[in-house]
Amino acid sequence: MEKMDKTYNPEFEKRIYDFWQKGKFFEAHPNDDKEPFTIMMPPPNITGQLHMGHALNQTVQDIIIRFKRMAGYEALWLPGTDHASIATEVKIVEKMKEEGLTKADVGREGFLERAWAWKEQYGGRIVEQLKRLGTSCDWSKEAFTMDKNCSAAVLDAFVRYYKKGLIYRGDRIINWCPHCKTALSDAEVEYSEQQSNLWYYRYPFADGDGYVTIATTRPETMLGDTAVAVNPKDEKMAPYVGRMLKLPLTDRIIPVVADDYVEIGFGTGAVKITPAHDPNDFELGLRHNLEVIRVIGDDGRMNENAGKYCGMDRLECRKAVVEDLKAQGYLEKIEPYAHNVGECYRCGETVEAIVSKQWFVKMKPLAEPAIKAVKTKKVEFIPRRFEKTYFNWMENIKDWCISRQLWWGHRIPAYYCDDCGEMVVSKNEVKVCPKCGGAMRQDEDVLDTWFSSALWPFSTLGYPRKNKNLSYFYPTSVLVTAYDIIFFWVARMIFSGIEMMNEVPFDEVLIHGIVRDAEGRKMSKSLGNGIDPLEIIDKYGADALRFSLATGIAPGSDTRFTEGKIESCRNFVNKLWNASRFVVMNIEKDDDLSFPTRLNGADKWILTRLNDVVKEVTINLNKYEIGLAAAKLYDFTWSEFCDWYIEMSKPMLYSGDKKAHSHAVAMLTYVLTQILKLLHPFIPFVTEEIYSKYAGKGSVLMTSEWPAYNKKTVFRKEEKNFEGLRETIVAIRNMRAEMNVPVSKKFGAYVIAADEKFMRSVAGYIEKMAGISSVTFVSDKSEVTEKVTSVVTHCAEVLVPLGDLIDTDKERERLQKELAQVEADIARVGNLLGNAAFVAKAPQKLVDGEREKLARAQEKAAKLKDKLAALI
RNA sequence: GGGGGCAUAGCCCAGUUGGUUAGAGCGCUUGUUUCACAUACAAGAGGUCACAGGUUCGAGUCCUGUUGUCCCCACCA
Repeated sequence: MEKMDKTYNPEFEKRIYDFWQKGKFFEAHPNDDKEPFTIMMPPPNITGQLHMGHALNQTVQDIIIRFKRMAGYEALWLPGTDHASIATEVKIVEKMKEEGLTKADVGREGFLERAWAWKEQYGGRIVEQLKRLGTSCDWSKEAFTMDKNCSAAVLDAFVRYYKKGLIYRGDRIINWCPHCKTALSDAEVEYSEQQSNLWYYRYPFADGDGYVTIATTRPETMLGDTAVAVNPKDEKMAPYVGRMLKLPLTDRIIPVVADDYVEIGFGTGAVKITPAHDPNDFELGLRHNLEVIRVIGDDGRMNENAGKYCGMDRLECRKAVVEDLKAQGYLEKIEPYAHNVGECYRCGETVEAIVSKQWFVKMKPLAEPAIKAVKTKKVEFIPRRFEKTYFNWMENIKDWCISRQLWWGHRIPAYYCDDCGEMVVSKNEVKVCPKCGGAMRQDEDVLDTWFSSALWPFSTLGYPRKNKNLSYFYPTSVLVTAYDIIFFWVARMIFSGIEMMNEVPFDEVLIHGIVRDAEGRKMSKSLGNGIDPLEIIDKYGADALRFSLATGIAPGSDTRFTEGKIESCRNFVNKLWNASRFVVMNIEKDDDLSFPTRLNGADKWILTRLNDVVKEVTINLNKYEIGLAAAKLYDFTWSEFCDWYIEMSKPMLYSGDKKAHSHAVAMLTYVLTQILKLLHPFIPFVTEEIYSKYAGKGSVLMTSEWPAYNKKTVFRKEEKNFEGLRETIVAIRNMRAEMNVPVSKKFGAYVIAADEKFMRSVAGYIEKMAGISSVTFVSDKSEVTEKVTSVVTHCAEVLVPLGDLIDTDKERERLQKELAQVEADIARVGNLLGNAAFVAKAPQKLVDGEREKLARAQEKAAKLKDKLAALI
């Protein structure tokens, strides 16, 4: 056998990963003899650097896919990256800025060249980082949202939606980022509360008779006002409806219109209406046929419609407008006011609502079947509560603005003829106008990144080409993601899958939380509190990182990453390493490692426990209860296998009896192998490495079979007996500690056992593990004449002659304490059994169990009382 | 305004269909360098499960309300 180092050192991780890859163990192929299990990896952005969010997401997926693979599925985990249109473009623009270049300088083609070069250079970085985590994805199927397949799917989807009337182009109010200079979807706007003011000022009536006071948070937009609205039910305001106002600082005359949108009692009861720069005003404008006047340009500066303010930044203009209103006597008052301001999710710039000609996806017809799919459980959210979030969004969804004024992305397949105004939407390039023969030019804009991500579950499998991968692996099994992209991505995949494939894209959506720092704060660049997973891997190993991310997580809940946790997980891996090292170093050449035909009590106990763990962990993993599964394996490995079973194997190993040695080693390797298999999805590197130390050439853990529950190796009687043995040993150790007897000082003991045959068979364990020099069995305490102290357990009474070491007062105290505990127990159970309703209604098993407990407790109490009496 | 999460040991968290003695890890106390592991071993202390009601033979677990806290959505100018 190979030698193992004394301390676990994860330096073998790279070698193991290469071994897996060379063996093509990650690859999955359509196989009619197996059931497919498919996970599509949420594609990280090519601009991305691995962060803890990725690490958690990847760990969860890898645990599931490794488990399913071992459990006999044709398990495909398909990886890939996202072109991240806006995020990448922003980065490239920044980089060009360093060189003193702008997009205009290099032109569209030059820009795209740079973008692709950038993708080649950095796109692979995140992939290499994922590999360090041990991700077992099928890299031969790695996809990219702008590769040939995915782009074909995008064209196919766009044209199909267009032909069905689900995509249209029109002037609508959209969110505009003046920094990125592109339209954004509603989902791409984040809101944050900001302190501002509510400015009150007057609009005089055109006939010179009086005025209306309005209140606004955005004085500068008044330059684009085309009406003032009041609620017709507002008695104070209703009389003004239909009268005309003169808009200050301009020559414009605007009407007072009546609309329910205005809330009575808020502000002044009159609202300035700027259809070009406010979504609500835009809607109201449509209802009243108001003029739409844009005063803010694409760069966030006031445009020519703003008269003398033209060219000013919007905030600069705000100050100027307020100054001018004040100077001209229109300003009434200014009140401090907190309100939410929309910001671009990529650059943080305040987003402007502007009217603009864009492409939209009509959402209502797509949302309906997508809602139904979840209602009818075709798609299930885990945990269930996220369905509500989903329904709430889907039921209130507005049309999706999909065009972006960017260059990096899928260019919109629409072609325009400048001569006759004809527009053609087509998968193939259109150069000549079919109507007038004039030249056609393609739409300049690209599609929202999420448009292509929405097709990910099938575009990665070769759609629109019909092929075996697609028919075998689609629909996929489970989608694993954090809750923060349910709207961006999950919801859109669901309606896209239904529309394009006529089938939901996945059966289940497993939602996990986000990784927070030790203080519970979100990790972020601006806070600088992010922890780099790669540094953690360097320091503790990928397995320790994975295990620390996997333990204690519950679906949908956030988790904190702390140094203490990673250390304890590294210690666990080290524990496993050393337990294995112990097993491996005890394997001798001529040991027969085949499963023993005769099992001893300890074997039967550990096998029973192992079976239970196999059963429970399998159930947990099938339900994606990863945190629970990890905790059970941690406890079983450490507290049962290492602390007890290995200790109990030592007498056999060191007995000098060849047969006993063989037996012990065979059992140890068997149980260890089962443990390695069970732990493999969580800590794949170290388990594979350990396995290679003894399993023989060509053995591969990751492709081995998942342990099965085996009724034949379940022994409930021995399990119970051994629990009693453990209790007895712990009780003796406890007494030793309380009496301050060092472990090095051995002493003899008399045992009165309930089941003497069993206790005799395990006397060796008591001697070894409790520091007893020799055990003498007696049937009654009268047989012992020495001065003894004693411990009483459910299955035995242990009498220890400690001679002078016995401190009578201390001993009395100890016994009294124990008696008090037992009596409290008797009281509790007695009370319970005295309750006729409990006896009548509780399950018989439970009642019997309690009766048994009572009997045992009473017996123990009697013994303790005897002891106390004997002391005096 | 609407929706949701959380509240359990000093700290950070588990607790799977209610089953009666609530568990880990870290920290703490005591002892041990015992031939796999001091990244360890052994023993131990520590919790009225936020509060108030209710359902039940039985509630950390289910229901109602209250308080605190966090998040998501909407965006009354």
